[in-house]
Amino acid sequence: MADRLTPRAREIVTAARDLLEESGAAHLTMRTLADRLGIKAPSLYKHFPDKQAVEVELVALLLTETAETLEAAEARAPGSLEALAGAYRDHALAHPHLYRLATERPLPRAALPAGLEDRAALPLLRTCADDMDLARAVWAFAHGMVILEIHGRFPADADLDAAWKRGLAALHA
Amino acid sequence: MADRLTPRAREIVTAARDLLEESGAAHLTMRTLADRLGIKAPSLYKHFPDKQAVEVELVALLLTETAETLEAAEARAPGSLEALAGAYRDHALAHPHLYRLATERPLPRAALPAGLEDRAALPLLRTCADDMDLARAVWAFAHGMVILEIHGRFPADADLDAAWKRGLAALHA
DNA sequence: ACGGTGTGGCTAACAGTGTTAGCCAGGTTC
DNA sequence: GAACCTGGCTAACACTGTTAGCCACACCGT
Repeated sequence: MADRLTPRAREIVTAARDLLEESGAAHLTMRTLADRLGIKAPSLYKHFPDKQAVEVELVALLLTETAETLEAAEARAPGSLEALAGAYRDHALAHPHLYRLATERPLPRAALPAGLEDRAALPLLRTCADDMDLARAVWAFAHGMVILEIHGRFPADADLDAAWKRGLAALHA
Repeated sequence: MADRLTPRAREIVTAARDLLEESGAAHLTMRTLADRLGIKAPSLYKHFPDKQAVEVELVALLLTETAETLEAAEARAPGSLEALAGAYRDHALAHPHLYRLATERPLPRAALPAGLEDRAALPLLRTCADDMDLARAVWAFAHGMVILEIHGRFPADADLDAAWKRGLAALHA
């Protein structure tokens, strides 16, 4: 992650992330991004081949932070699925636009740092005692809860804490 | 649903659905849609105020079909969460582009036929014996499994049937 | 000191997007 | 027959990602 990008490229990714989190994916355009950096849109292509390449770096950012978040939660409360799930939920809801961008498309695996995807999955896998099927079910549940909440699909008065508890308790047993 | 739309508007929605399922959301543009109908893009605005209004009808379409699918599954095997989940999964995976379009944005509730959202939720709620928290957990799990599979987030060799079984068994108990 | 080269900006332009304004032919209705 | 609605059309606008080509500056080797 250190020398994946030139310093200037990293500045661009940072600006892209700020823009995304402030205004959503629809407002993240090459021109607004360039504006924020005080340059013109075509200049961005001196640092990235296309817009997708910038987005890939944002995906890598979310994946990295998710890994760090889960590792920290696991260190704090080893073996606790609830702690893991809570950390995942909190981080996702704190960065909904970034979470959507990283999640609502096929993973650009070829362009991602090697091992990053696995690293993000490891804490959950460990907490599930290497039961792959269980880990996938928990992952699907957590992602489903988060993304449905982000999109406001649950009724406004729904008790989502209760739904999380219910699901985790069932999957935990 | 009958007189929600003029006959011509319904033709347009049908063409939009075909286009979407064949080529994905990126290729569903006002111009390609008009092309398929043998007219020019601006003429579409005689029938819909904007592109979003067409998309709302596609969302309504998926919601209606989901309701029908779940109702049929429930009639075939009353009380079976597995049957319900299987029907949901099959329908979603048979129409991935439509499922994504209907799912990866806030629900346009105000523009949807009254009661449609509730109708689609009822079979699951009944099968969960009106346990709202459980129903929401199951919904999140099912949506998570489907959308992660659509986006190819699981490893290619993952045994998703097993993950579905594992999750449903846990939530069923 | 000087010429070459690479870095990172720029302007102008293109194709494609949703969308609006304004025109016009044809059928319906008083 | 006159008015009017329906549903097409062309031309155009603002915005998108992206390319081509130009140019200023810093660095580097002789």
